Amino acid sequence: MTTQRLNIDLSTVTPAQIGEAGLIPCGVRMRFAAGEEIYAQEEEADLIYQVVSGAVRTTRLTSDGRRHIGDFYYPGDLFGMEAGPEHRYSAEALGECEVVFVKRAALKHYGADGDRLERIIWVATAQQLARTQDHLMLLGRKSACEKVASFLLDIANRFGGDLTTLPMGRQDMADYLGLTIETVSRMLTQLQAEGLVEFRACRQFRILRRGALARLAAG
Amino acid sequence: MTTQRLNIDLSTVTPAQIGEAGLIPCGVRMRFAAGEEIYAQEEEADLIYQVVSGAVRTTRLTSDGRRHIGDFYYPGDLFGMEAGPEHRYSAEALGECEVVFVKRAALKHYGADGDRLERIIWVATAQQLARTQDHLMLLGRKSACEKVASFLLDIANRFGGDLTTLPMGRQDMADYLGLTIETVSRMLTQLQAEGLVEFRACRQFRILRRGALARLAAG
DNA sequence: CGTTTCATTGAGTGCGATCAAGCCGTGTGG
DNA sequence: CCACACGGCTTGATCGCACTCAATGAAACG
Repeated sequence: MTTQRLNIDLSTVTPAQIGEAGLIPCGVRMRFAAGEEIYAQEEEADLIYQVVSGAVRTTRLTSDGRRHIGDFYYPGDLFGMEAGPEHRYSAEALGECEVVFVKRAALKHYGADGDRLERIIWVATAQQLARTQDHLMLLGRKSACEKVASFLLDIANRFGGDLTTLPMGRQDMADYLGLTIETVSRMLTQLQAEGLVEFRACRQFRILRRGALARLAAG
Repeated sequence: MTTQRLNIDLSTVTPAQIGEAGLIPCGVRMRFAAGEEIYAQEEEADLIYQVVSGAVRTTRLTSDGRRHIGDFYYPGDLFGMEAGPEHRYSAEALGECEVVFVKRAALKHYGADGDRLERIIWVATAQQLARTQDHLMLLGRKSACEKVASFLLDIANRFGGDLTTLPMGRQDMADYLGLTIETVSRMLTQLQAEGLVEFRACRQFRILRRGALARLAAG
């Protein structure tokens, strides 16, 4: 894990949208190796992170070891926002990954630029809520097939382009969708057999019939 | 549905915590009858609501009619906060219910009191996110029995006291927990048979062995 | 090339859904 | 006051989807 502080005059930073610049010009950069922990559950939550490159997952474990993935974060996404003083999930790098972070408590000393960041963080919190609500519907009322279809569509939309590379393995997909790894695998095979998607390798796919896939995903 | 505007000098309002005063001294009051819609999905979302008395549920439907409940709101709770311009759920009164609302866009004209409300709304949004994340874990990784146990504990903690009255019926519980009404009923019967809870009527219960129930709910 | 890790496939099981009665409290009209 | 209907809840029987257990296949790595 390597750290690098950026010396940028905050007063010259232009207003930026989340995902375009966001925290990047203001924060501290760090690199993480595959699987490395960025922060732990129940750790103090005073830092806000943004993905620069790679991808991040947030996870939680039950007392008896069942794992659940809260969300995946890709370049531009903010994560680590909490209502209380502690992180409710742990965050881990999915593969080699670079993030930038700012100390939230320090933003008030940054004047107008601090206000801009505070605002960006609140908007990101509200967007996270919206995503989490969609996720609720997926877990509560969709079949295994619909879950997997939704997931593929979501990630393909997120990255755009024809061919999409999955940054996570089957176990992560399963823990995100509330399924087992075997069921995820079976549904992928089935969707491919039906000609809705095509897998070039187990982490590379292309959507062949977007309309049909979206109809399935809608539930 | 009756509306009543309160004439209170905003400059005299003392700082208040969410749930103690919150929006109540500043907003417009409304009453709703059982089942009445407070706002609709995809309706413009410029109002923030707080429950004064009674209870509220937020619901969503899939294209083929499956229903999903996002959350229940009780006196003191804020609801209706959205990331985008539209409501993502509809909100309905659970039984006779009174709410108060403020127009979010107007808060900036209220000076210090508007700032206080803005802050309260953001905190409520972050708290809603935390609740929704707990709900995710429940839907994704818990058995029917654990779901129902979690639900009873959550609502009993929310209201305190020995005897708890459920403001919602079995169908609402089922749609919140991602189960069917029959499964909810069976699990309630089972929990009662095991001596963990006792139902006096179908909407009134008491927790008999809180530790055991909590252990079940934890998963 | 052997080892390890991850993904797929198959067989069998079980949990929760579905379908179908029955039960019970509540309200209504005779 | 009882007869009846209605809606919400419970219970029973059966079904099917997703889980479990197990084996095989396919990459990645030393």
